[in-house]
Amino acid sequence: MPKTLPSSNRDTFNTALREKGLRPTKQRACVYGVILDKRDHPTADDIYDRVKRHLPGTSFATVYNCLETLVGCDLVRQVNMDRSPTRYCPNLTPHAHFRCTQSGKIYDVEIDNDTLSLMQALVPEGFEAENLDLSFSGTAKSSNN
Amino acid sequence: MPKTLPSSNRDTFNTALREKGLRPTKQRACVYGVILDKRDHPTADDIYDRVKRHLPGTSFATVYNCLETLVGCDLVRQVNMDRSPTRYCPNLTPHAHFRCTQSGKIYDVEIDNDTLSLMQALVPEGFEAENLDLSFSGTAKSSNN
DNA sequence: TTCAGGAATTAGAATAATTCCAATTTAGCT
DNA sequence: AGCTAAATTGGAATTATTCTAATTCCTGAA
Repeated sequence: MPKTLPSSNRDTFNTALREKGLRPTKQRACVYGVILDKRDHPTADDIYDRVKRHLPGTSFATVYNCLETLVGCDLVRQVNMDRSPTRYCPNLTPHAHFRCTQSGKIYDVEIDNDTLSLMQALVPEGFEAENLDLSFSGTAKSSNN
Repeated sequence: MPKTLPSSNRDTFNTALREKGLRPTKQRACVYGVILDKRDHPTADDIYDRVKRHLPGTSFATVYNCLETLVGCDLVRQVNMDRSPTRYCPNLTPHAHFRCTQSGKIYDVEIDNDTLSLMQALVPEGFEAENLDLSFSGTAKSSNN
């Protein structure tokens, strides 16, 4: 049984894809769906497992293809921390990431506008930043889990 | 002919290793040397090529081992941007990185103390950050090359 | 409604960076 | 000099990801 996207997300999804002339396929919807469902910064591997429960025939290549498409349509963000596998995140607001080195969990950290502006101001004359990534690693008290 | 480290760096190097009970071998000195020599954020691959010119017998595994050791002794920093190969940097002051998506070059970007404090203050109660990474990507005007 | 053509998906092979492993060499102590 | 642990070596293994060629699926024109 293919996964159904909540209608508000479905609209966003359909619109974002159609704007780029891409097809809103069931695989793409499903990948997007599982990322929205459990916002735990899953890896492509995690996503593959979850998608298979809804669409058993899905291949790894398709998961990667879909993820690339969704990132290209600004529906999800890639999160890279050190050399660990890429993770995916449906939170599109400006935010940083904190990774607990003990549990491996990743937490979103809000960035206020003042700090964001100051960070952007670090970029020297003659450089045009399209992207900013801020990440922390350390330990999270167990009460945060 | 093994590479000779400038004496000021050689002291830092010897001290840092000895403090951890590690041996200041010629391979480690050479890896450190080539990173100090050309501060262009080389990859392990680049470093391997450069080290081979001084110590032809050196293996890839050794380069990786040495790099891990040097990072562990706080002599060099790892720079990870997106999924591209890890790069190494002898600049130990707090700084961010800017990657030009056109040339692939990486530039150091100074972080002033005020901005640094504000970024550190983003980390919520109950989280202890040991590490902070800030990176930008975008385009650099050719005059910066 | 059918069919053509491009888009998307598939399975599996290929790649690239990095790590592991077992054997050998080396450095620092006695 | 000789012992022992540490470091290095070459090559195999691993892991995440990308590529490829074949198949299937949509969509829109007839």
